[in-house]
Amino acid sequence: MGRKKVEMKRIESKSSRQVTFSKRRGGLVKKARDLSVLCDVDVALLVFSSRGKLYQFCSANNSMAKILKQYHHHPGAKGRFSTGDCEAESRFASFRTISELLQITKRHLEEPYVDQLSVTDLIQLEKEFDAALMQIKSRKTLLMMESIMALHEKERILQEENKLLANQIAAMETNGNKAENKVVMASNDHLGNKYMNSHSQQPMLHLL
Amino acid sequence: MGRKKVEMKRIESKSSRQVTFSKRRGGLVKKARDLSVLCDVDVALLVFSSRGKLYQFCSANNSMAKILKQYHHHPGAKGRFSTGDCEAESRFASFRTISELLQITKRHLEEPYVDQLSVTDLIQLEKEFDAALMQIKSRKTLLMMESIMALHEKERILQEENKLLANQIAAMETNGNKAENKVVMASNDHLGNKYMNSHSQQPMLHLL
DNA sequence: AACTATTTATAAGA
DNA sequence: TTCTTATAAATAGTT
Repeated sequence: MGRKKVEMKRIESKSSRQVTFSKRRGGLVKKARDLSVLCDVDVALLVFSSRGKLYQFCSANNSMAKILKQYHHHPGAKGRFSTGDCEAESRFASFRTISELLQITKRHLEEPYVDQLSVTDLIQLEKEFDAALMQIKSRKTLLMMESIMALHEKERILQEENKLLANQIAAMETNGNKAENKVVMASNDHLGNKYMNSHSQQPMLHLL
Repeated sequence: MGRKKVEMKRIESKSSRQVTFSKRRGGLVKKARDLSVLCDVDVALLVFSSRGKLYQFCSANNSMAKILKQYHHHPGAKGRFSTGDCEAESRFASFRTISELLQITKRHLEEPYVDQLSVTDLIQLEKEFDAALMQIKSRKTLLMMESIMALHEKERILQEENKLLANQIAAMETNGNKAENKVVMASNDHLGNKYMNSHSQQPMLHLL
């Protein structure tokens, strides 16, 4: 919708890209608003410019927080957590159990007589599903905790390495200055300390 | 942009409203995609139909979770484009809600007549607790995901620093060799290389 | 930022 | 629902 048809790929010229960003961003927000008004639905729109500036829109009756909450609670909204590839994870004992759980679930859902089950049957079924859900949640949390701890450890190791390298540099500088090979590691700590300070906070302690 | 100009208000006829919803939703998603491609920016779009069905779009390179995390971490997540009041940042909103949940829970547990509640009362109570539990779990997962992503970023930064330091050492060695001081620490590259190799895998990709 | 020539989106009709 | 088409809207390039 302009003088020329545009190719659908990143605009190379920075200035044109910015002009187009501004124009189309406005258009997009307008269309989002139109949709929410005309059709009386909730719409949330987030746009981050390449420099990290945030532009957002959300429909009048529902705040952004509410819409995002609705998203987080929507079944299937977190579909990309474990889509398909359960391979390469033999190091966890519970894997086999979860596999079994999937079997059980499938069997239950295929049950053609589900409508004719008695209350007693359903009580038993509920118990089984509760137990399965318990295991799934517990395993999810376990995996996430393991990731977090592994990452903390990795962070620690990297920081140590950083410090080591910094010390080495300092030592080499000293050598260069003194023209003798006296290795002096005194007071190079400022480097290491700097890194310790800027990266060693534990932002999710409240989780652990 | 049709046969007639449309008034910007809720379409009264249910069927036209649905047809328009379908058409405009598609158009909006297309425009969101166009913007993200042409201008190389992150875009997230959520639309909830009046019956609660979710339609979403997010730009190719960044998952919905990442964009929402970016939103949560944005300093002033208030929108100039919001027609409603997106006043409270959703983090705070969540806290407040969880705080409220704790109040509700406490109130319920202190209930001295809990034994005398009717089945109807208990059904309602169960629903409320289920909803509360849902919010808590959802928030727990969100926070853990955010932690993991933050740690990944931190790791990346540390690795960059490491590489930089290693390069610096290499440069200093070269200088040292060319000048007079034969540096004792020849072939320290194994340090940098070893660490790059041993720490750059992404062991929890299956979580993201 | 304003201005058009065009393209694109879509409202109504089939 | 899907397609067709007349028309409104958006916007690319220009000033």
